[in-house]
Amino acid sequence: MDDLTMQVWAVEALGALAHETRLSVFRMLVKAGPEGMIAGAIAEHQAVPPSTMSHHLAILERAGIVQSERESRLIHYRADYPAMRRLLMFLIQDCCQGVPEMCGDLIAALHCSPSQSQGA
Amino acid sequence: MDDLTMQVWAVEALGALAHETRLSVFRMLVKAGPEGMIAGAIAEHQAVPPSTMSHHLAILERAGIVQSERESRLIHYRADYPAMRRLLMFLIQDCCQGVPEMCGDLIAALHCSPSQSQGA
DNA sequence: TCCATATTTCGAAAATCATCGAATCGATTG
DNA sequence: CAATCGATTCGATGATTTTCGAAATATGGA
Repeated sequence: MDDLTMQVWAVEALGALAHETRLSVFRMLVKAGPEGMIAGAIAEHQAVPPSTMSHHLAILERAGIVQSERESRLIHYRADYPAMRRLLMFLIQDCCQGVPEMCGDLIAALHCSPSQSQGA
Repeated sequence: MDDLTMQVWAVEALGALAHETRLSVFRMLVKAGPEGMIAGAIAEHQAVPPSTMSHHLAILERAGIVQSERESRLIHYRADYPAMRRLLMFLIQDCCQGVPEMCGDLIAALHCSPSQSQGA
């Protein structure tokens, strides 16, 4: 994946997180762990109408930082940890290109685990 | 700074970066180092009209991730490294709250340098 | 003072985003 | 099959963002 493609994705991912409700939802999903949460529960916790929340969840999913899976009538949403790490990697590498003495050890740290695929 | 205030700021910072031109500008400023770049040069490099770029730079500055300083007729813009680290900190701590085994060592890594103030 | 330069602010048009009720879809149950 | 439940899609409205030329501001020099 070349730099430009990566940046285009980063813009979309950042945009998905750049919203009060959506950032709250993402944080909640991270805390919820691999189990994730059911759409209705997410909407209720955030006190947002289901249709509005569905819209926000779609944005997060399109940006590739959350995933959904249907289980009978319920739909589970969960944070995509590897994607989040890719985003952090992009931002940090970016940062360190110019100022390696500032956060140089972060790059190694982000390679901490080999779970590039969904580590559920 | 409590969590809610931090999140409100994070939303603004993420929103500032969630734009093709602005993310490019920020990356360019990071690479440019503490010297930063002059407004006109930024606009020219990105092939964007000065007034449009001025608007984007204002958004980045309001979000607190770039700083400006006037030097006679020129205005220097530079990336605010500590602010960027704070944003990364927020995102990573967020992430690790739920999944410490994924990127637990990142928190220590981000504390790598004590330059909480402007390290120009 | 008058002019040139660097940049910002203003203002208006176009585009995108956010919200949420109503209608629809998918799955389960009687 | 009809009813119900959980969730999404549609559609319309209002709000915000993006864009950029024209005008304004600030600085330095002749």
